[in-house]
Amino acid sequence: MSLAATTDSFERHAALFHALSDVRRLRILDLLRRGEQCVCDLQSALDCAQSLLSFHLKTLRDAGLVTMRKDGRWSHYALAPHALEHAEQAVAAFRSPGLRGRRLPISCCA
Amino acid sequence: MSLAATTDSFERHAALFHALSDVRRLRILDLLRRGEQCVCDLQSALDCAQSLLSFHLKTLRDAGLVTMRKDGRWSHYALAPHALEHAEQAVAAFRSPGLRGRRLPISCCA
DNA sequence: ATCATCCATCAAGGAATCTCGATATGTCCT
DNA sequence: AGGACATATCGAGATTCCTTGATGGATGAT
Repeated sequence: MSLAATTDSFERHAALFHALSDVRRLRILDLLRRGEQCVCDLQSALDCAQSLLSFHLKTLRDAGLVTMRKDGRWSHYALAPHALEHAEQAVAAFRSPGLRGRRLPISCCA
Repeated sequence: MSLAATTDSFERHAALFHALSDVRRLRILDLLRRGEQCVCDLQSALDCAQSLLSFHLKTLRDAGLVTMRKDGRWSHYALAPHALEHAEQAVAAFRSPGLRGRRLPISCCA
């Protein structure tokens, strides 16, 4: 069985990559690299409708990429501690195995 | 400027992650880990309509994740040599910088 | 030349996703 | 209590994406 083989893991990985597949969400993650930020900061940096930002933050939360901390009326978002390391491993799971083992064409119709 | 900061790079990264955000495409990449394969092999492994497979292969090609080699009436697909390494770097670009530098809350509204 | 095979592409329908405006919830201030 | 503010959620329209079935081009076999 390959590293990434179960149907479940394909679905989990696809969902993770989907969360990363939107420009606005990537901008949010990039802003969070500097540290925890509240929604109002993100909103002024992104210049977009408040409900839209909230939608994308929920998407990132559901994917496990960010965490939220409520403080009074403010919500603070931050990168989830190891989420991006996991995402890197998810990518790595699809790299071809090392040069050991057969790597040459195994086609039926060469 | 952050590692991942230009609008262009956000768009390129989002497009790359989008190509990885579909279960069928991940299964194709997983099959290709064993080496180059022709479309008929992929089709029997995936058990899906031929035009659908072709659509997903085109998506992977457009994202630079796979390469195609034509041989007579057959097309052979393989993982693009460094595509997944690039994808890993694309993920890494969004990790928070090291513990050096300010990482604590910098919110306006703490 | 004719026919079968492999594959890419097209058009159309359906499903998922994004975006916006409006509303709801909870918090702070007076 | 009442009002202002921060944020989440909902409904509807717009957009993008996936899926299917049909068509067409290229290749090889007879």
